[in-house]
Amino acid sequence: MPELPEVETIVRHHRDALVGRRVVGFESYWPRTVAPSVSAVRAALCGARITAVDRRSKYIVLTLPPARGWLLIHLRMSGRFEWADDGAAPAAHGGKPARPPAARMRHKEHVSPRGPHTRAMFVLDNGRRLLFDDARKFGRITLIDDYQRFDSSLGPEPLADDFTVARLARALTGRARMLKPLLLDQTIVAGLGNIYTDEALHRAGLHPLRRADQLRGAELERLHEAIRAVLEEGIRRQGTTIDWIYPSGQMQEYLQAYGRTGQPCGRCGTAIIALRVGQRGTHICPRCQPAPRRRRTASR
DNA sequence: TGAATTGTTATCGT
DNA sequence: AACGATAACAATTC
Repeated sequence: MPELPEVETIVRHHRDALVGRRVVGFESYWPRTVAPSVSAVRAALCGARITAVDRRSKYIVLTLPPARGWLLIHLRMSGRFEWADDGAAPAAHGGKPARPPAARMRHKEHVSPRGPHTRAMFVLDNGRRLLFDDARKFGRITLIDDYQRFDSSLGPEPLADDFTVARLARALTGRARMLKPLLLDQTIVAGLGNIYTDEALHRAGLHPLRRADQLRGAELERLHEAIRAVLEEGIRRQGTTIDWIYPSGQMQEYLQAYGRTGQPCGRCGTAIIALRVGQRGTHICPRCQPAPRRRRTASR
């Protein structure tokens, strides 16, 4: 499940191979992946040079020449990029040392460039073909013509300089929501998903059921620091590998809370417990993250 | 068979 | 009316 660190890793990994290249073809093998339509995306892409590859929240953003727009790629659950012509090694991300090319590239296997889960293909002017694979078909490739509108629909980038304690405090004031769903809300802070939200709350020593507007100053500072720290570590470790989907990250070895039910908390040794918060699986240390004093009770 | 996963959207309640 | 909570939904795997 790519969150900010995974998407950032992918963007960094693919940027140099894409920026400056001209797109000469675009195909989709599952048109619902593509919006507003395959033909519209193809028309915008073909002949256009990719001028930038960036990340905003969990979106990969391809910047096209003026009037061509921007292509947003959201990986959702299982989306991934893969080069069709890179030899068969699917894990193209930085983690593992590359195999000696000769072993794999003897002669290009004479197989279809796409696999069973390939939903789209970008053809570049140097002949390389970038595949968008997505087993669960949740991913989206969306062409937009108004970047401002997209950008303003999202909260601040947590690793940007303008994400300050004051800005976080402002976003939380007057919010009676529980911390966890609030942090998952991309309009509050952009880029956190289930894993890094649990990690940030654990690091900050805050219970996911705490009301957002009832944090003390010191707690706000801890939350701010924790969000940035866990995301930075995630990027440093090139993301989290949970299953076959995202194969190169190392962060799963360093998670403190997410998925560690029953294992000892790294800070105090208490067993991590699982609970459900807002329909999401949630993992906490019951000692480091004390439950709120008074349970919020729905008035009736 | 049900649970889990993300983010958007719709809907209902306060 | 604004906000919050909830469910449905897209599809697949275990």
